[in-house]
Amino acid sequence: MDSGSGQPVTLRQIAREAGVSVATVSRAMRRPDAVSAETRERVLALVARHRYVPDALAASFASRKTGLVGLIVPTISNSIYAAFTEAVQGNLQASGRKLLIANTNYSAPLEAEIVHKFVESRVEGIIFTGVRRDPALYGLLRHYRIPFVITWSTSDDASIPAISFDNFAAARSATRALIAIGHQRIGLICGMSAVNDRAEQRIAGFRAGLEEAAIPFDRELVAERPFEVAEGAAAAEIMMRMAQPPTALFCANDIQALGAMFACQKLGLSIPGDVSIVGFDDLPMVRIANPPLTTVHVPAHEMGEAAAEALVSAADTQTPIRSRSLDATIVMRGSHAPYRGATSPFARRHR
Amino acid sequence: MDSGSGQPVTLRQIAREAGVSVATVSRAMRRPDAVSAETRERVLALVARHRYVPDALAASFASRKTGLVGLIVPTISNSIYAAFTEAVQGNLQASGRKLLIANTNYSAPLEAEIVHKFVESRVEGIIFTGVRRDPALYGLLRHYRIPFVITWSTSDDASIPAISFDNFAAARSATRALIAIGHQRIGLICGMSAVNDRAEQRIAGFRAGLEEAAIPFDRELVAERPFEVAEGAAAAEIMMRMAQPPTALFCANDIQALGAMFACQKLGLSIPGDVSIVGFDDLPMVRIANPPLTTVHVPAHEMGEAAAEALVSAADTQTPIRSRSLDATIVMRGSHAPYRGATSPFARRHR
DNA sequence: CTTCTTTGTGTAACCGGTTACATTGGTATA
DNA sequence: TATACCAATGTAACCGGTTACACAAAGAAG
Repeated sequence: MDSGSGQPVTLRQIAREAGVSVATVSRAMRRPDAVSAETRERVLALVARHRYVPDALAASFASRKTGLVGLIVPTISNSIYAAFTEAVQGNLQASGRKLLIANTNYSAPLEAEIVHKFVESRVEGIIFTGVRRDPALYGLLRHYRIPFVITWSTSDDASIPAISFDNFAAARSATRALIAIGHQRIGLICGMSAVNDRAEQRIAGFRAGLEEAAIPFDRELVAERPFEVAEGAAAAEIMMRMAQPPTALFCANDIQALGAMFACQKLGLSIPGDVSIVGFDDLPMVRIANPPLTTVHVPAHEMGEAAAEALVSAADTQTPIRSRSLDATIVMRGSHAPYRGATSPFARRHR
Repeated sequence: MDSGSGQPVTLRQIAREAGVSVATVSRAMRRPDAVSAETRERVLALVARHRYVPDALAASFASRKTGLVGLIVPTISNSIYAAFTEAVQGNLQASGRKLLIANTNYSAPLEAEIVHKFVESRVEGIIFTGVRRDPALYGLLRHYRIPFVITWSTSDDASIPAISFDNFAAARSATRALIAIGHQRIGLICGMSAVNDRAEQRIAGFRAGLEEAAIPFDRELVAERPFEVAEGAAAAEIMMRMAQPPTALFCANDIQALGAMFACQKLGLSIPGDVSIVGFDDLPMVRIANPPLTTVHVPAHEMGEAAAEALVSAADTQTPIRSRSLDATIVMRGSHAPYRGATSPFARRHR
């Protein structure tokens, strides 16, 4: 096994050795039936012998096509984004595109920097998470005619296409479900609305649900925290130790919901006997938990596929992307139950 | 806001408008103090006015430097790889490199294809997961003088540098810990050794631990399964329903360990009272679980940083990478306890 | 007042493919 | 037999930056 010969071989060298032109070598590799069988064999044999691997950079440069698509997610550590990312990746790979993935960690300046880098890389499309950002970024993309699509958040601006589900409606319907079975005092644990428009929309949906039922909104029962199991657990513990603890917890993501479940169980509260918990995302894990979590199913996979598809077809056909709304519906499992007492669960248990 | 002017501006156009040469524009952007303040301002003003974003492709092509590093992981859906990936990403970003991420889904042919694509893209380094693969791939990389480093698995071949921890030793020490507190009948739940050399090494470590204690290896107590919570749960349920169930479960990854915990609790078994469970990875989540999981802490973050750093310095200095071994030690939490009876836990409970 | 540096800028080759267009020879059609 | 067409291949411009080198002007040193 050689440990690195001089410089990598180039197209021209292969062409010279094969006694053909560079165009023929290029064709032999990219459109094999555009050359005669004889020539093709001779060229490909040389390609194999030299382990020639064409320089994709040069090819992209020459053809002015990068085949690159950029994806911006807050983090891949939350496995709901990991699943989404894999769906995008899979779809793009199938159409011969390459995916550039970047994480913002919920930082707007970092996101702006990433968009800039993507433009430098001449990506042929960008998939965003969430809709709220400096309009100048959208302007830059339009200037460079780079199609983009928003995910995880709807958009009321027709010039900003979104392939998503309705966070507001989904959160409201989860809240309604809790209210429908008698809960009046409901805690909300979610991400931080300041840096996360999905969290903002879900909070709004939650408030709307309360309002419909004329339940006053209590700021004490809302915990905005980073997406960590430990944060969900801490928030739940604080709420459940209140003098007037909630009888149900709506967690606007499953990671925190899991934390909340663990915390409640640690406090000796039974779920859903003492406290109902409803999550959001429907991670594979939560259906196995004890009890299986009632949660809002989010079409992460479908959304990723659809977004990739929309971008590819926009790049191919030069037509604008049409917004599309997907379903996010609550799936009833074992972590919710009708409200069953006048006293608070914590007080009841420690009476 | 304009919605896309004609073609993007080029360096030459900026140069013409500013009345300077292309070299000066290039310098004004890349090494600002190589030009006079006056010229710089004039050029940068034009850059801003035109929203000129240099073509990174052309730049890479011209300078023969891509600044690209490739990372190959089985999947990012397992959050231990997500954390690892983020560490790599962060470190690379800091050194001005860009990261190409690809998932193999534990498929060797797919991995070969990815490596080929990375070579086409002229990445300046590749980070692999695991060591076992077709040697021709390593040959190809050496041929193209692309440095690479193995992670998540040690290497006994000096020409294949590894920055990792010892899976075998870690699994053996976890097994020893269980044996030391009296367990003789220990189940193993892990990934599939056929496609995963880490799983293979962990199984070997487990067997070595048993052997030391002269405990016969029972094939029935080993479940090789995909990395899913549900799979861990199913495997645990099968084992715990045996006529002679194990008194302890060693799960070679935390995802399956969580599944196993859920399954055992569903069966009414208490952890660690009726069955001890030890995991592997130390996901953030498991320290919050009930009980907090005793598990092998894996230096995912440190490994990612170190691998990225090693690759960058190898690319910069043209020196080979030195293998490095990191620590993976068991962290004792609440899911293990001394063996406390002659009868099997399941039988005991249902007596 | 030379000569040597330093600073700022310009010129043009170059990176390695792709592809529009030209060319050639052979076969089918009128 | 003349014309049209097609298949196979070659020629060379081109993509948009980077950078080695050349060069001029100004300042420093002798």
